[in-house]
Amino acid sequence: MANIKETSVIQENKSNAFAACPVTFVVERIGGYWKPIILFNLLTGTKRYHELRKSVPGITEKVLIQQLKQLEADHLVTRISKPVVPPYVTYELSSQGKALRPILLAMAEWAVGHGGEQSAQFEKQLADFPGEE
Amino acid sequence: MANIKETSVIQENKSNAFAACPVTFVVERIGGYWKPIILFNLLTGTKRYHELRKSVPGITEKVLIQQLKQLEADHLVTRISKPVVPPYVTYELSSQGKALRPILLAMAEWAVGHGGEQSAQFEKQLADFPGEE
DNA sequence: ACAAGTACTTACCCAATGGTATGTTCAACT
DNA sequence: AGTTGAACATACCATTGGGTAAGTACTTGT
Repeated sequence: MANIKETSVIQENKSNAFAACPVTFVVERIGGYWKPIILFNLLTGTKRYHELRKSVPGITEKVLIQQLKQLEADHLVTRISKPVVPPYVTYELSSQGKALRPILLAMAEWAVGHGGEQSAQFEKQLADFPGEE
Repeated sequence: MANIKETSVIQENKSNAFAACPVTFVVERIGGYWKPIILFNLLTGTKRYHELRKSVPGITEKVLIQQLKQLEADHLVTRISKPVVPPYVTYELSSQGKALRPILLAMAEWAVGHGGEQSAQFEKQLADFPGEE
């Protein structure tokens, strides 16, 4: 988990919700704006840092690294670093991470059905939805 | 959507990501800590305000109302108010909201498989997963 | 010497979400 | 008159998420 003040009321309230609900268990791990799209992009397979940065429009380096660290801490993503210079680092979904695919797929399916004017675009992406069937 | 400063850089960065990804389209609507658990609780059917408040441990009134307003604005939740006193208000999933069930179910399934010591508890809740099959 | 490539880190500040306390409305009840 | 019930609203503050700018490390190339 991220570095959060553990004694804050906000965290306590969230802990109460957390204990009760499988949905919240997942949201604690993949929630927020950027994690789902990062995970989605990693469904296509291993990516180097700069590949990932390019495939997630609008994300800053700081936030990308931050999110990747959190995903790694939760064992959803595996970071592999070669001992070379320039640095050579790749990120890939762990087995736990890959198991998230049905969630992301369900999301994409919902987007196709309810995306309004973007549905056609989403439908194309659904046809080529990355990762194993 | 919530009342957000529309010209901020944060929003602009998120807009860039938004245009590209069905997953992000969904996260824009059900993202954050509290929305998924609220939606999950509404899967069981129509609920009055105080019922909802009780079924989401740790949420403050302010946040609950705020989140419900956002969910209503995105047409995922329907709020029905009777013209009586004391006030009598119910919330239920719209058809769009009900269509989110597979996402929440996929989450619960993932939690069962990866919830560690809580998996047994989650499995019980999965067996009784609310809403239509 | 300087620039480039790669993958980060840190400091400071702003944006967004969430918490606490107080208040509103109106009818019914004590 | 004061209290209760139900569903909120508002003001102000706290916490968390995100952005910008500058920097780090080390090798290689110009």
